[in-house]
Amino acid sequence: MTAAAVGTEEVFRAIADPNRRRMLELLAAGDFPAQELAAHFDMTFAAVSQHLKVLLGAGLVARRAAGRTRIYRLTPDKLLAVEEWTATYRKFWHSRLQRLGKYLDDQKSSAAAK
Amino acid sequence: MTAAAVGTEEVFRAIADPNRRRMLELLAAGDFPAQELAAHFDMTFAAVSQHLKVLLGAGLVARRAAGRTRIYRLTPDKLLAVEEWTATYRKFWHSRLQRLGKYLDDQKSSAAAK
DNA sequence: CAACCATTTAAGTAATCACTTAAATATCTT
DNA sequence: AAGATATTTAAGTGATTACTTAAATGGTTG
Repeated sequence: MTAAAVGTEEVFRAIADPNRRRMLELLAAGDFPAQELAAHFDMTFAAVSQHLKVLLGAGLVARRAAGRTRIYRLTPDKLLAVEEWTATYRKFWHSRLQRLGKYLDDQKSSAAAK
Repeated sequence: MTAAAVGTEEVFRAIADPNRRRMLELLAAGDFPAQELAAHFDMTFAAVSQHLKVLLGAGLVARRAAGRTRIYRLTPDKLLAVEEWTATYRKFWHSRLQRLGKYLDDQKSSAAAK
């Protein structure tokens, strides 16, 4: 088990929700205060805060205080665990994707060995 | 939106459960009758059958009849959507992983363009 | 055909989830 | 200090989830 696999459970759970995935997507464009983030969703501020708490718990975002606002930042390193998980199945993907998949596997393992 | 992105919602949901991920892992080693698969889990046969139904609904496994037994087979193409989703975040991964990530991005996009 | 075997489906339950409103905490402004 | 602002936390609710046992379906074998 790699270091990245620790806490993987929470990561898979966190990304299972489409609203939370959208939050990560928004944060990929830059850091945001909770409020500004919340403006993109059709739910109460409290609900957004709760979703952010889940993402925080999974380690996918970080929070810093700036006065009374909290600024969220994407910290997606743990998504590497998901990518590694899917990589296990690459060898089963079809046709030209299969060739690409195998190639990427080889690249990754040689890079990891470095 | 790519073709693989259709039904992605169910895929993310399906893989959120650790027992279902384990089932996929077992099926990666080869096709299995439901019964044999169930032997690996500490739950009733019915519960395993229900999990398999979720995986079937997500398109991650296929089923074929062989007499009265049902043989399950891994059909993980839809996991490509998950891999593609994580790829969006690769550019944020750190240090030497970041360099690798960027490299893989480039490889993938040139291969996809082919 | 009758009993059996592999599996799915139905029905029910306890736990978890996504959400709401309301209260609590902390900072900023006047 | 008082009131406004930004956020989190608490408490409650309805929906969904993961499971159970029991009944239903359908192929197999004596």
